[in-house]
Amino acid sequence: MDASDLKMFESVARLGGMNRAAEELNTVQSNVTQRIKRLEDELGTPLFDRHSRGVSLTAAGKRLMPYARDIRNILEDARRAVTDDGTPAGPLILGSLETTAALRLNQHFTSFVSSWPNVDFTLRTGTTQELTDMVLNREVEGAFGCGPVDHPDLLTDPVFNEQLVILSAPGFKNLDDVFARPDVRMVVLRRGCSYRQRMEEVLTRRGIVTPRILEFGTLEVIVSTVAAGLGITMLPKTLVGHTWQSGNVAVHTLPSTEASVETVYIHRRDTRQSSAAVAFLDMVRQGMTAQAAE
Amino acid sequence: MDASDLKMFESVARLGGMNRAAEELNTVQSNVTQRIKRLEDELGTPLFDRHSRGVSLTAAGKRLMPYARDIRNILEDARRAVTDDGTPAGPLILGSLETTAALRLNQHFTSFVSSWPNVDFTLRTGTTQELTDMVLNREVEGAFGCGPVDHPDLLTDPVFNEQLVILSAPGFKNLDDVFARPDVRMVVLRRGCSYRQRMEEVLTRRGIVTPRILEFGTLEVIVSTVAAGLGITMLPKTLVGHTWQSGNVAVHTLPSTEASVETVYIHRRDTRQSSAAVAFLDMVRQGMTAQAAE
DNA sequence: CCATATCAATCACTATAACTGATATATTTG
DNA sequence: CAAATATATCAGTTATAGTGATTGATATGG
Repeated sequence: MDASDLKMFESVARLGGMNRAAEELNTVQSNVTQRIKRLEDELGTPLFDRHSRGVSLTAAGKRLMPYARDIRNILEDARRAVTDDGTPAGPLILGSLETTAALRLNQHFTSFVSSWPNVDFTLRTGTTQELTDMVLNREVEGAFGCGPVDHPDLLTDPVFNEQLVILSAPGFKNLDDVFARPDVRMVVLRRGCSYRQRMEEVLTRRGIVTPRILEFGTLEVIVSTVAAGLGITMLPKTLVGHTWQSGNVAVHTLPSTEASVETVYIHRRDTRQSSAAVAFLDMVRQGMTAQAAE
Repeated sequence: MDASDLKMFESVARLGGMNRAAEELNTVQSNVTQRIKRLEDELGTPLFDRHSRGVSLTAAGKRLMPYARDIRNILEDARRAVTDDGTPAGPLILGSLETTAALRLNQHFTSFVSSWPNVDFTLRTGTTQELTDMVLNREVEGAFGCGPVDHPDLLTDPVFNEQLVILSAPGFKNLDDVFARPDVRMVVLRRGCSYRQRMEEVLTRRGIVTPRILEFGTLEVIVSTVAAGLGITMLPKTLVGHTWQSGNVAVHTLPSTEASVETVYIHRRDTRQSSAAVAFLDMVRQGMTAQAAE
């Protein structure tokens, strides 16, 4: 039983036929048939039921399937680990919440890419659930999502721990005043923004359901919209303090239970992170502490 | 890069030389040299530094090493999983604390072996630390140890949760009377008994240090020794209640914080348990609930 | 300092295994 | 019943792995 045997086995199982597998593997059907047969002989048990429209896995074949996938993945990881000499290089595919990318990561993209010109950086975005699935399916090496994430195959490392505050037009003295307005609108960065859900929870808890939503592409526009009294928004405290003077908008703190949101780096437990990923994480973390120290 | 390549690689790395590896692998040196070279070419980086006394791993080789081991282990597991059709058969190698084996498991050995004549059962004993290492090194498939065990590669399933009690000669009315005797001796099943350590803690907490120890091979002897007033012992409550009448010895309960000890089944997170192991665990657990129901 | 031992690299050769292409056989589909 | 689509088998070819002898380099011990 060898890795190439398992590769062939996996192909046959996935495609449900030896002809199709042969085509995928750029070989001929007789070769596939023979090697599967040899594998079955070696293991002492049939792996496929043959029928006129192809083959299907036997119970033994089903048991072998996850191992075939594991072997393939590990060989891939091994090749990557050997090639990776500590200098970030090659493809780096990460995932992120769109909000996190826009608010936290974007400032690092250019410097990262220029620091490590041999890295091909790709960022995919989605909800935390989608990101989690991407990590599990190895579509991305890791992802920045909203914690906590609980899955036996995943590990999460905290990256940002943000205190959220509500912004409103300057006229409002406290949260009660803000929520007193019957036609309060939510101003959010993106429809799928993770803060939006959190904000809805906050509003719901105060008896305000499904408020109308305004969506803008940049923070500046959001803040100026809020300043103009067209709605309220919820943003990390640290972003607010530095970027805009508090004169334009009123900042309302929330109870700590509602205010805290943790951004975590999600990655597979069984996969070593590439140098490129480590370097990017370091850069992001360093940016955070630098910002916090200001 | 194939499993056989990695097998050869691992052999060379472990033995520190291609000649030695060739001998181990029942082939010739030139073959090993050529295949290592081919592997290095394929990966685009040297894996070994050659010197006059053999070879040593380069940084890239060191990175490959754990993957080579993983591949070997997974192939082994895969073969076992495919062969294992759900009926317990083949080798079953478990570990256990000696005390647990003697007090809890022994009653199941004969019935298990007669129920599943195709299983070759092996039991190895040691301390929880030793058992944990055995599981990590794959010397045993799983082990019954003293919880909690915390290791990222291991999982633990609770099996027994026992309340420990102290046994003394019938004359003593309570624990204070027992500990009032200056020459109190500990009677234990084995020197390495896990309960011994617990008992020492209990005694230490009451100002009694390094008591003298009496060691006997069977419970019956221990209890009769205690009954004769030669010392005290600490045993699971459930064992005491049924096996001996309370007339012979005095049973002293401990505060719940000290009294509880949990036996867990320790196994690798990344390895599927064999049908034989599952069957044995089931039998042990069933025995427990049956006993608890009495 | 030299004989010897140990080690990896190279190379021509052999043995083995993997692969190919043609053919056989079985089953479904129109 | 013919056509399409499967897998199985087999003889022949190709590619790969393994062998044995040789070379050159480096230590070790007298």
